[in-house]
Amino acid sequence: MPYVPLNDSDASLLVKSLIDDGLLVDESSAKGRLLKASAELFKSKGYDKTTVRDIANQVGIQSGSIFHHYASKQAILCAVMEQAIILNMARLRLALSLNETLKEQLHALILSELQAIILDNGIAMAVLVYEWRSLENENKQKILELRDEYEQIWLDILTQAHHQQLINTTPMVLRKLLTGAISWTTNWYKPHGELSIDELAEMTLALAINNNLKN
Amino acid sequence: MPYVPLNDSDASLLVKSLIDDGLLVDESSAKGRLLKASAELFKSKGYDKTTVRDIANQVGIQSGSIFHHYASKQAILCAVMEQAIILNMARLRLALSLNETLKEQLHALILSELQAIILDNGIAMAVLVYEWRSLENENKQKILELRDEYEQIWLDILTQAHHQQLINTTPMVLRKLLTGAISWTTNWYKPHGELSIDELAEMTLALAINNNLKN
Amino acid sequence: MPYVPLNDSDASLLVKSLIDDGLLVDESSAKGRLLKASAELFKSKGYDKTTVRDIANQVGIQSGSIFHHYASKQAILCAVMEQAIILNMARLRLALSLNETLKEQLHALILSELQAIILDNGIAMAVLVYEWRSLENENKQKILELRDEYEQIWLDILTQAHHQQLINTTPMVLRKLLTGAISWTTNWYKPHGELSIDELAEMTLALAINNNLKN
Amino acid sequence: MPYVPLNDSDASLLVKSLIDDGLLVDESSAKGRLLKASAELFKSKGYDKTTVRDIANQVGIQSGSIFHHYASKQAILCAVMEQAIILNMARLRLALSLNETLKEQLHALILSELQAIILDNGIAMAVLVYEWRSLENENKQKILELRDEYEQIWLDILTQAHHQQLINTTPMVLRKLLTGAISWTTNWYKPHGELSIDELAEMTLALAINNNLKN
DNA sequence: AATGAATGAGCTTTCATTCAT
DNA sequence: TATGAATGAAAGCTCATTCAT
Repeated sequence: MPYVPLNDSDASLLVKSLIDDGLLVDESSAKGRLLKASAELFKSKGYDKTTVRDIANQVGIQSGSIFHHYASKQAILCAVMEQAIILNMARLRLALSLNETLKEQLHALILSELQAIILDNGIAMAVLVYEWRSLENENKQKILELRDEYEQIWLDILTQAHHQQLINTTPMVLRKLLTGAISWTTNWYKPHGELSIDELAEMTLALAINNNLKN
Repeated sequence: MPYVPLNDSDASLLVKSLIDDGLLVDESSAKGRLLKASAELFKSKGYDKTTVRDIANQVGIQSGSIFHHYASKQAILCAVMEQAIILNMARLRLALSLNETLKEQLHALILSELQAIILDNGIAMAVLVYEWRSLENENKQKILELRDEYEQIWLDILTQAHHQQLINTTPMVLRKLLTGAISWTTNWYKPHGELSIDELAEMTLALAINNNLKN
Repeated sequence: MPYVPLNDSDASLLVKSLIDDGLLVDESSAKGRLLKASAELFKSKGYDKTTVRDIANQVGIQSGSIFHHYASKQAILCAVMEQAIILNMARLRLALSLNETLKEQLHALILSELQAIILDNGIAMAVLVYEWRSLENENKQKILELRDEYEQIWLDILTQAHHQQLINTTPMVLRKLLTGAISWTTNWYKPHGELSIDELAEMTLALAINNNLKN
Repeated sequence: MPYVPLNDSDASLLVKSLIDDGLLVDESSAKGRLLKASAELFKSKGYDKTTVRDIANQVGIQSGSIFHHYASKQAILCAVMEQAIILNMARLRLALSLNETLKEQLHALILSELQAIILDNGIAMAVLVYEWRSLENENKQKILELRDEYEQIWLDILTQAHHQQLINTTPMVLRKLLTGAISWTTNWYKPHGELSIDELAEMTLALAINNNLKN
């Protein structure tokens, strides 16, 4: 049974439904453009080195206007992270639903997360990973809860895979190692080079699973 | 042939010889204490959020005095990174020299890097990984050269391992995936918990190598 | 001859006639509610610390809408002060007209001003006293003229009282001392405590008049 | 027994001893000049309208340098008030000690407070009176304690005066009325006009005491 | 080397005011 | 009239860096 990928039209429909439910901000709205610009700057320069004026410039508004949409720079960071988790959690769940065997589901998780980190709309995911430290307490708590929910999806699949001896490593440890390996791609992987994201996903999957078995 | 670890007295001798060669700053010197304090603060709060006054407080001097040792805050970051690479490159080479088979040498690389990230004297290594973005151009170039030298050690071993079919993944890609997996441990691994660093190294090794073979 | 106080129905009729003459803004009109809310906020937080949004919130409109009623925040302050003087000048004159002897007239002035400072509809009076400094030039001039007119009422009575040796202090100086003593009550006097406003007025009167005489 | 005033050399010695005890900041020190400039600006423009840059300009330093001396603008206000109370409490006590009869002691209190409000080094006292609202909670508490101690000196004398029928008004109420009358002088009294501070003090005393009696 | 007062550019945030709808 | 997004000047404050001592 081959791996069934998430196609573009499914992904696009998913985004629309999340926007309709008020869970996701529309990228074409004022808030959406602000979040996108912020995510890009946070990723490229870092949260601390990104000034509110930088963001305003990028969006094409005055710095004071930013506070019409978000109460503080910190609130923008928080919103960027929240949006990233919400979108990617939904993508993860949809991708899982399209595949039946555990191996293909694991494949789906790895590919989805790689896409989330690497592709354009996934810049926010990189911010989530590398600006964790910049979150202040209350916001950290809020994002942590969403993140735990996200991680649980991974752990469920990995735990089943461990029971079926598809993987040999403790699920928790494997997840951590994969988190590092996958998120680090943001620092080296170039989307239009020799290696496709699909190939990268397969290589990563090959590391994770127990290749003594005939799967 | 079992893996031969680096023992404490070897490591200690190595540090002494590096200090004698003027490559490493003595931790007990003024500069050394300054670097250690800076590395700790850079790791826990981030480079941007660490103020020169924070560092001065930690060392027990006045903020103005710092600039008698280093020309700028950026120069401190650069020195921290440089020291981290120099020390760990030497540790890597020493660890490699104690082991003969490729599998054990790969084991040595993984364990060494994990120790560098996790153990006390390795705080600087985490800074190296996560504050890369904070380096300004000239300094980035300088550290990049050292880093390439460091990476070459890994690539040499991985390339040989690939030829021997000890690993299946492209050496370059495997190295990147391992870099991410190993450096991410700084965010979750607790040294005195249930999982020892040795066990973690073995788990990581198990992912890397081609376990179809009987090694 | 006992002191004749201003009763509520007289006061209420006075307000109505001032509104009819276009001198006073009706409290139930949009402008009136805006002025009342502003006066309360200016008194409790101070002019500078009161934002236009605070006022808008209190009135239940949007901040932009305020500028359809008044050209600027400063204009609101000015209007509050103007209304305060106009109302209290009228009250002063009415109270004076109800009493014949100088002593009772002085009593009337003191009680009226205390009421103006302490009672609910007199919040604006406190603003007049303590936000004088916040008035800009042109507005200050305008309010100053009204104020001089108000002060003249006091000075007339005090001058006559001085001629009759009812008071010993120079009228100008006594007026200043009384202004301070009376306006300061806004900072300590609690309307529903042990001391009634009437008693406070009598105590104040007792200080002012020459108690060597049998009045 | 005539009233014994505080002469300049006594006052000057008092200041010196307070500085030596670390209770008062020397006016010629950097902090002292900063406090003096701040007090003047706070009085003339109000706390809110005085910017940190205004203060810096007045002192002749850069705005950032202010925070080398005080942690915040609020801390400056607090220090100004604290210094005002400390100095004037000491002056009050010294002035009391120079006089024996209650009437002269009351005279001493009134004159001292008038001087504190009117004379050059007393600008801070006016700030204390009129910027109370600008103090934030913790600071307000701190200043309140000092202020209570100051007020107690007045209440002790007034209570004794009441027992001796030197005054007829409840001590608490009389004190409040006098506080208002005296502090308001800052808004009208010009030191070099026709009325001397001594005369003003005598007039104020005349209002306070029961002139039915032969004192 | 060390101090610590001073610098000054730059930060996030506030807020009276404007204006297209 | 009313809205509310946008403005833009100015606020309080931070902090790496300098420098006379």
